[in-house]
Amino acid sequence: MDKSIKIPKATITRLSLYYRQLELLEFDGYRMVSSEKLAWLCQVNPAQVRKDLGYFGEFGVRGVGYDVIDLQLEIKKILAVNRDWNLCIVGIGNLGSAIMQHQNLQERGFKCLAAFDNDPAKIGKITQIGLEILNVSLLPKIVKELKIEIGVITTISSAAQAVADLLLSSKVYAIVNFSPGMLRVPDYCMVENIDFTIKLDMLTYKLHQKLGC
Amino acid sequence: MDKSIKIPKATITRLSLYYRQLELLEFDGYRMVSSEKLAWLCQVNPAQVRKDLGYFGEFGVRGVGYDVIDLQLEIKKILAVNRDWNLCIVGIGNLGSAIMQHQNLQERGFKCLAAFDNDPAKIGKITQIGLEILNVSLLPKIVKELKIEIGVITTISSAAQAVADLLLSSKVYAIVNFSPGMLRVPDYCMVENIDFTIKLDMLTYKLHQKLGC
DNA sequence: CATTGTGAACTCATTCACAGCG
DNA sequence: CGCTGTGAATGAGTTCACAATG
Repeated sequence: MDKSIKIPKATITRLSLYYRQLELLEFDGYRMVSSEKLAWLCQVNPAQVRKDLGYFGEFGVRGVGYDVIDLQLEIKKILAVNRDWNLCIVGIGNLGSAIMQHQNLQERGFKCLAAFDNDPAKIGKITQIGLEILNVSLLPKIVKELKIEIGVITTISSAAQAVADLLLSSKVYAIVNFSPGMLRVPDYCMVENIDFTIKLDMLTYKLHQKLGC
Repeated sequence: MDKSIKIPKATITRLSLYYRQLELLEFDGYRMVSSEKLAWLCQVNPAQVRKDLGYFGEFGVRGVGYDVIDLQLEIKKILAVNRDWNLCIVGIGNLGSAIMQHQNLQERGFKCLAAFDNDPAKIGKITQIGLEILNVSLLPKIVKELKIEIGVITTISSAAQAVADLLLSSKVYAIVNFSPGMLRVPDYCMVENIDFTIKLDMLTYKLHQKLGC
C-alpha cells in the first residue's frame, strides 16, 4: 500500500491541487467525484489521479468514485496538514509582510508566530498581524520557545544563506526560500524554493519560441 | 543543434539558475568556469549542465570551460531576456505591491507599467513605484496602449479566472498566476503558476515522512 | 591533458488498457 | 454497468562513459 515504493515529487504537488479542488467541490454541494472529473478540474490525466491516490491506499468505490469529504481528510493525512504548523518569517520587507498576511496560510493551519529582521528601523515595530518584529539575533531563542518548525526566508538573496544557517543551528530543518539563488544545506534539511524570476524567464522563453518575438 | 529536438521544461528552469550563478561568478572576478564548477554552484550534475547547454549550441572550449561573460549573453539570448518586457499587475494587495517593487524585476528588464484593481478604495491611489492604480475595466485599453506582454495575477483566487479572461481578450497570452487554483486558458496562452501553499504542503509531507511527526 | 559534447544506458514519471469489484 | 486500481507499455529526463578536441 505505501511501503518502499518511491513516490514522485510531482504526485505530492498534485495531491495539494486535488485537495483544493475537493474543497471547491464540497462548497458546490458535491458528495462524490470521479477520477475523470477531478482530473479535468486539475488539468491532468484521470489515470494520473488514480495512480497518485493509489500510492497511499484505496480511497474510492468502484463504479461510483470518491467521497468528496473523505478524500479531503485522507489527503490532509497524507500531506500531514491535518494539524497546525508553526512558522516564522525572516526578512520583513514588502514580500515578507505580504506572505505573513496571506489568507490561505491561516485557513490552512500554518501559523505565523514570529517575524524577524536585522534592520534597526524595523525592529520593534508591530506587523499588520500583530507581531512585533524581532532582531534576527533572537531567532534561536524564539524558535525554541515557540516550537517553530518551518522558516520562511524573504530577505535579499545576499542574506539568505546566513539566515538559513541560523535556522539550521536552531534545528529548523524545513525552509521556504523566496530569495533567488541556491541555499546550501545538509540533506536532512528540506528546502522549497519559490523564485518568480525563473517563472518569468520561462514565459519569455516560451513567448519567444511560439511567436518569434 | 537546436531544431526539432524536444527541450525539457526543467532545462529552461536550470538555464535561469545558471545565469544567476554566472552573474555572481563575474562579480567575483571569474573569467572562465567549468561545467563541474557551475554544476556544483547550482547543485546539479555536471553532465546535466553540458547537456542543457548542448541543446542550444556549443558554447564551451574543450579542456578549458565556458567564458563567464559570453555564456551569460548566450543564455540571455536563449531565454529571450536580452531585451525588456512589459508587465502589468492585477490585484494590488500586499502581494501585488510586493511583486511590483521587487528589485530583481527592474534589474532583469521586466518593466511593470500598469497596476489594476477593482476596489474603489484603491483606484486612483499611487503605488510606491509611482503608478496610478487603475480600474480593471480599463485593462484592455491600457494593455494595448502600453504594449503589455505579460500579465501578473495577484488577486484572490475567486477573481483570477475573470482576470485571465480579460487578459486573453486583450491579447495578453502570457500570465504569471499567484492565486491558488487552475486557470483555464487556450493552449496558445502560457501560464506559470506560483503557489506557495503547495510548497508548504510539500514541506509538511517531507517533514512527516522523515521525522514521523 | 583537462574538459567539452553526445550517443547509449538508465532511472523516473505518465499513460494505457483492462481486470477486479461494488 | 461504471469506475477504480494496477501491471505493463510508453515516454521523458538524467546520468554515464568516452570519443573528440582546443
